[in-house]
Amino acid sequence: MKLATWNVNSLKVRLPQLLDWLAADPVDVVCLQETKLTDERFPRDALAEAGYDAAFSGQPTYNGVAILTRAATVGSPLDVQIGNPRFDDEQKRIIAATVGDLRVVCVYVPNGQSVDSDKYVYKLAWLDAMIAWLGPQVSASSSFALAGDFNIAPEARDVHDPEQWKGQVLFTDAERERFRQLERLGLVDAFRLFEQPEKSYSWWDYRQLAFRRNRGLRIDHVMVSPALRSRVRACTIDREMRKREQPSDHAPVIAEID
DNA sequence: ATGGCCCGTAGAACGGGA
Repeated sequence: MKLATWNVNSLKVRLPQLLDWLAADPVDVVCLQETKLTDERFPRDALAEAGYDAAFSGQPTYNGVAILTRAATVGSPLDVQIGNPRFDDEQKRIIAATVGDLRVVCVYVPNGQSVDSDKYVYKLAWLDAMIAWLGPQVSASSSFALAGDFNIAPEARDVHDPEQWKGQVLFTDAERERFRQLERLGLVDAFRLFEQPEKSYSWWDYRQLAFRRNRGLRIDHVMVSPALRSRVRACTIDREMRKREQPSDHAPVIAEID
């Protein structure tokens, strides 16, 4: 089976691309971020027609997350949980579901804007609460995946210009330390289980021809528990999606799991 | 040195993204 995460930057705009992408090479579990849709406007029918069930949690204008499952292969998302019970948050950034024997947590981590912003303080507190909430789940769960837009580039090689980004939001020591804490829970970055091309990124700014110049960041991740790690056969970034007309600024990350 | 794009909500610019 395949599990993917993709920040679509508006599901309304990206729905045709999503359907086209799923029709061409079906992914069994899809974690979406920045749907930017209220639940009433979620395109549940169009996805059902394409063979996907969905669990979703949205709001107007900002944020919004969803987990899609290919009904014929993995069934429906079960035991759906919205948000982190340990963190009161109006922003819709977390949805979790059980798919087959796999527990999947889909996250849209706050961006943080800049280190001197209140949003950065919120980001770090949000991450601390997420780590505290996930800890017991990782140890108790046999196959567990944390997938989403982490808004953290974990290492220098995940940044096109580490000098330029040094101390900048998405690449500060404090954010990267939160990523290390997730690793200490036992989660591993599935992408780094395999040999990868140099300068592999998952996000490129819309401006300055950043994609063409490959000036990007790798901030979208699939992290897996020890039990799941042994079942992961590959992890790739689908750069082709970023080449399309009217692309999201993020490319999907896809893990292949036995 | 600055901002350069895209999206949603508006119904003009602006907040937010990263």
